[in-house]
Amino acid sequence: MKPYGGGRELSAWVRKGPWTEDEDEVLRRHVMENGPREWSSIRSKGLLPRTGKSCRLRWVNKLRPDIKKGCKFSADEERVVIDLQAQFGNKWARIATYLSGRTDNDVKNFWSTRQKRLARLQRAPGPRRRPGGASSSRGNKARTLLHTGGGGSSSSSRPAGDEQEPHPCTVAPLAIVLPTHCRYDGGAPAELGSSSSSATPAAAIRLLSFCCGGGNGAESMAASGVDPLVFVDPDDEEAFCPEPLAVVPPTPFFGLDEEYLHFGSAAAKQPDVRFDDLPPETLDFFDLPPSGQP
DNA sequence: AATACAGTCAACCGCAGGAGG
DNA sequence: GCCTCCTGCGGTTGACTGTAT
Repeated sequence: MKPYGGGRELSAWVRKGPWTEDEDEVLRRHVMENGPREWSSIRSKGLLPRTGKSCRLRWVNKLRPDIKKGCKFSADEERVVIDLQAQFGNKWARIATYLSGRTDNDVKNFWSTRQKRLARLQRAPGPRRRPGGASSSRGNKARTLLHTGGGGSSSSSRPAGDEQEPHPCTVAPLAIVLPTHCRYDGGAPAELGSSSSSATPAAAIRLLSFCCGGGNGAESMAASGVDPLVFVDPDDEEAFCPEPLAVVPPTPFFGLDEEYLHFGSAAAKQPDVRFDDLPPETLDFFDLPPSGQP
């Protein structure tokens, strides 16, 4: 291991960079014995050549047992973040308290990624997004959404093995209706099965799932094999959501306090979803203006 | 196949606030 | 009241990986 930060006297030496399994184990043991505190004593006792800050960060962001691992932000988690960010500003730690299993770092990373994406979309559609009209990548994107259990950020760096594991999240249905001018122009992802092949593109309904950390009732949905992302044929009376315009808040809603529950119910009373409220992923299904075309 | 781009994640840094002496 | 130490938070960066060209 190459020590960062140069070589001073031993007592001052602080290791930086990625944590090793051994270090994690030492840290876990410290927390088991002392609780999640006295971070600086870890170094002063010579347990680890890490700063207290580093130890705390490692515990909070990675080692805490209640953290969701390998689970993308679901569509609803995204919405919660977006709503709460509008309400609280960049108070990531506070926002994270509304999303069990998520850390402030998670929220922060999600938000910055989203901002980057939106900024790019505003700048220019870009040839990569629409390589000559209907992109064959749409199907891939949808499949990615399906696999990652929600409309959240598209997956990229997730190890392949994660998809095989039981989804750590719990799910409950959330209906979001895309505006009529949006378009789903691809064949249904293979996972969606043949039933969705006749879906009317302009009115494609996405039933997005969301992850409810620590929830209980929704867990059974996941266990019962409910698809986290389903395209529904509006002509199909059985599948079509009777009141599709409502963005239905789950109950309980990530253990939200009264304040947010009120906020959530207020949002539910507004049937029209603001464009900006939609997960950025949704933009993949929009027809982009022709101005960007050569 | 090579390359560029985009997304995700982990970790660092600086700053602010609170507690204790 | 001041100082120091510790903890927590927010911003930022870099490595890594997946995808599109």
